[in-house]
Amino acid sequence: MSHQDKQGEVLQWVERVATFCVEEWALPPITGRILGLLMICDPPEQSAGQIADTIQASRASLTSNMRFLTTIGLIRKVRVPGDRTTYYRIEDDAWHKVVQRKLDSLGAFGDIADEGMKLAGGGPNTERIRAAQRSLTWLRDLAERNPLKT
Amino acid sequence: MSHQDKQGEVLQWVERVATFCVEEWALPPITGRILGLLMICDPPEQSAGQIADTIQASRASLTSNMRFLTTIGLIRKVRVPGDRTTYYRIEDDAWHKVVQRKLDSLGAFGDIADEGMKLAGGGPNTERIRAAQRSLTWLRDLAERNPLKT
DNA sequence: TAGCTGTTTCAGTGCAGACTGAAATAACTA
DNA sequence: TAGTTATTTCAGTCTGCACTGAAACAGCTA
Repeated sequence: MSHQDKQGEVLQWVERVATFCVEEWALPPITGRILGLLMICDPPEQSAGQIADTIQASRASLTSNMRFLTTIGLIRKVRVPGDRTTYYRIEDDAWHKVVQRKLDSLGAFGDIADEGMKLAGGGPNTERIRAAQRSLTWLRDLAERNPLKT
Repeated sequence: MSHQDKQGEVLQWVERVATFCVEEWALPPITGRILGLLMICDPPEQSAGQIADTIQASRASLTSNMRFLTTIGLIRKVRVPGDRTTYYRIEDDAWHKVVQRKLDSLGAFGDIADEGMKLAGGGPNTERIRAAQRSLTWLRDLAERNPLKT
């Protein structure tokens, strides 16, 4: 297989990851492509310019996306002495962080549910809210009791 | 407390639920408001018109949103003989379905990861993909082994 | 049948926000 | 210091899509 073909397949895979990110995590397409590429690229460290060229996005877009991804802790900057280029690599626990963050937000619904039950008077009429709370906190509690071994 | 105040507090609560839906599940605002209202309203069955008036949305918007929510199985139509109005109520397991669906999609990432590891050659360079797969399937497997008792 | 009331369709509006190009800026070399 | 290359900023564009109003439609009553 030629290098071109290989690159094409990788890009196709990156696109699948991006689609997953867009549909399941509501991330912008380019953000998803960056994450996908950083998961499979060799070497794992890539500059904004390299990424921009590979996924066909503008450097300006890369700048804002890299800042965003760095801020939420999914990627990390890697600087090399004697090189003005900033490289980025995906954090080893990036996806774990994503999942964990989602779980935390599920738990946050518990407070809303409590308020709702107070408002509704606590009778059988609050069963709908109770059911929601059970479903949403079930996972969070389960995850808390069974942390992922690293 | 007056009826007006009560209604205001309920609407405020509905808005909190809606915000949660928008931020965590990427649903449109009105869709979130509908779900919030259907969780706390009395009686649990409401017509599209009633909902539209309560949350200040157009009936046209209600039509499309109700169809969407019915299609994905979060609400159900309730028809009463001798009444041309269609009523809707939230399914008891609505939120459980939402959570379950999200878990299934996490598992779907497993296939993408497998392909990625093949593409990357299976060496130590696939560790990033492996880590992602572990994090994403961890929850799904956990949930499968510990179903929510109803 | 006509009349009333609730629902659906559809063409169009408005807006948020992702994305870009070009200019400004910063970082390194010689 | 000037020269070169990478990055960042910013104003603006563009696109998708939630949402609406008005008209068409459907269901019930008398």
